[in-house]
Amino acid sequence: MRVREYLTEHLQRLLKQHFSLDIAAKDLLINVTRPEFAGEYTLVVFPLAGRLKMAPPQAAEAIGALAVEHLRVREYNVVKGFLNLSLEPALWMEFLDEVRSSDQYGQRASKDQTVMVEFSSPNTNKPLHLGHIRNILLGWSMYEILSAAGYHVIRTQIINDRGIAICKSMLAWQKWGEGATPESTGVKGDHLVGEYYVLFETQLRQEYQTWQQTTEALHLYENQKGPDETPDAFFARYKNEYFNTASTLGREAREMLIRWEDNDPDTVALWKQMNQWVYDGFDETYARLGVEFDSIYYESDTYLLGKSIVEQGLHAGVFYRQDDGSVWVDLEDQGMDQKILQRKDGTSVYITQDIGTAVQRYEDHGADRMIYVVADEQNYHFEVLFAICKLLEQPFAEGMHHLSYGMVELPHGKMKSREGTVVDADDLMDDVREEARTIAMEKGAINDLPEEEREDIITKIGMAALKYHMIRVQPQRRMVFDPAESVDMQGQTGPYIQNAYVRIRSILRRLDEEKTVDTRPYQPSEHEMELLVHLSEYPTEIEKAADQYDPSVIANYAYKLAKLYHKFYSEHRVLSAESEEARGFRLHLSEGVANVIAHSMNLLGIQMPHKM
RNA sequence: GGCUCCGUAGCUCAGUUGGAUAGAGCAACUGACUUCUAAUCAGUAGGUCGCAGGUUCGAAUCCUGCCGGAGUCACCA
Repeated sequence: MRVREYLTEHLQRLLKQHFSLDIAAKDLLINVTRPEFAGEYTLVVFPLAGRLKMAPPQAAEAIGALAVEHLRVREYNVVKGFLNLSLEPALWMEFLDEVRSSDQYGQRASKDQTVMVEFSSPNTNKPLHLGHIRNILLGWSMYEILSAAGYHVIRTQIINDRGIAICKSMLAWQKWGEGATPESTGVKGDHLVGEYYVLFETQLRQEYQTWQQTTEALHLYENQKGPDETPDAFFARYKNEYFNTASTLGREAREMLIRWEDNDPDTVALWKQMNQWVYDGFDETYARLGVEFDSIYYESDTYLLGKSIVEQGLHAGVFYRQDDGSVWVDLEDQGMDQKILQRKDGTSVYITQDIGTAVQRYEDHGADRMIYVVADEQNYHFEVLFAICKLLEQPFAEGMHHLSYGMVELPHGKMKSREGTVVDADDLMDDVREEARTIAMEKGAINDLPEEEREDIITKIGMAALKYHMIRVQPQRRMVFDPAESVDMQGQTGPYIQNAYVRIRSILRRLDEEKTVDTRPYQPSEHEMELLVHLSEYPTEIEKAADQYDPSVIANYAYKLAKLYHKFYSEHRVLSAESEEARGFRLHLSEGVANVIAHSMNLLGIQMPHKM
């Protein structure tokens, strides 16, 4: 029983039969009735009044009378152009029975469509950080939400395992690592590799500073400085240039990259080993975050994929070759720029690899849609990518979507791994777990449990706090994260929602199995009704979250559900209700709420504890 | 400068395919645990929805212009 669908469908039929009015379902504006008015659902009649050739109140009256006569509507009232409908209690009982007896309420029928979601997509030269956490949580919950909405979803990532960055870590390890391994040092593999990346940058900075004192550097400054440019400003600007020209470390790193591209056995072996350390570390972090993938693409496998596409595009005349041999696409008539696709030496660039990877994925999985969870700094890149795929008339081009999200920043500004100002994913998870532990110990409710169970609960609470904090904000908003202020555990938070679930579990634990649950009709109070109506909205919210690619829809829905339950809990007794009917109804209502809380939070990757 | 995103209470955010008196949390203050878990609930206080016009029965929501912030406009990824 989907209450909203029942109303939509039957009101449509009513309008057609009695007024010969054809209204599409999406044009029938049905809202949840505001608490200050009687009724559960409200039909907004203003848009219909004109077509009915009646004033809005008269039209609402007419429809309301028909609804009471022909539909499962108990009564109605009209306020201006708003028609408030109260549905029959029996209909609500049917709904409640469904939602409390299944933990899959909200799951939509299969749409027979495959969607690929790409997320995480890390570099292999450093561990995952706060930014990845936002990315991963968004990607994961989109996977869950789209699955719930009836799609077949494939989770994937592209691992950026090649290029100059990983060579920096490799070179530093070779020069100064003295054979250190994760085993010998006890350092998690991705962290170990990250340490050498940072070490490289530190050494490079020193080398650069020493070089700035040389006469060669001073000459450069004198010759190339801008008007009024200080040496500091000039050398800050010149840094990349230095790395690519005068720097010894830069030259060594580039040489290593060349050896790698030439398949030099030693270099490849080192590369494989260090990457493996990183992957082992990532796997641990992914496991803690509760995520996994169905397919993984490695840039080292796909970076050459663009070649044949470039050929295709040249043949089709949508690309062109410049005199120096480089290949370009002109997107100026679409408001974009000219974009290089292949260097004059024949090597492919980032966007070409992305086209290649997309084609490969379509061949592998035949997905109708591909969703890229990538930060908003790459908005333009994806616009261009999608435009090119359309020009190439790729079958998947229309189904591509960039789930763009705002970067996570620290109070002082952006995180910079080179400068060591990143919030590490593992550290952050440790911190929130400790915070959860401190609070749990203070409250004392789980102190008597066996250690294993207690740790499990503490982890669930900490992760809920962290995940909810990250997901509750709409993706496109950028967010500031202050590591000094621990993640909240009170108010609109993950633990608050878990607490509502725990309260229900506690009631159900105390339920006397011998005693029957009364199912006779019961007229719910206003608050009980509000809770019931909100429960019934769950499938609609899933569809909304899926359509808008926005998990925060679910986060806000779950919060409101928990809030309504907490309020209900404080105003009503369940086990010792004033009547058997009330007791039965409230037990079922509580079960329904527990089911939907657990289901909706699971869509966000958040687990429910039974006690806290 | 072009394009994209953001601007709602002191802070963090909901609410936008145009609907009823713009809602939460945090922080502050006041109450409520012998009663199913107080990580809770109730209350007080806090708003020119960035600014100015326009569209209409109705605008935080749509349009135009402006102001402020972020990103991007690499033969980096």
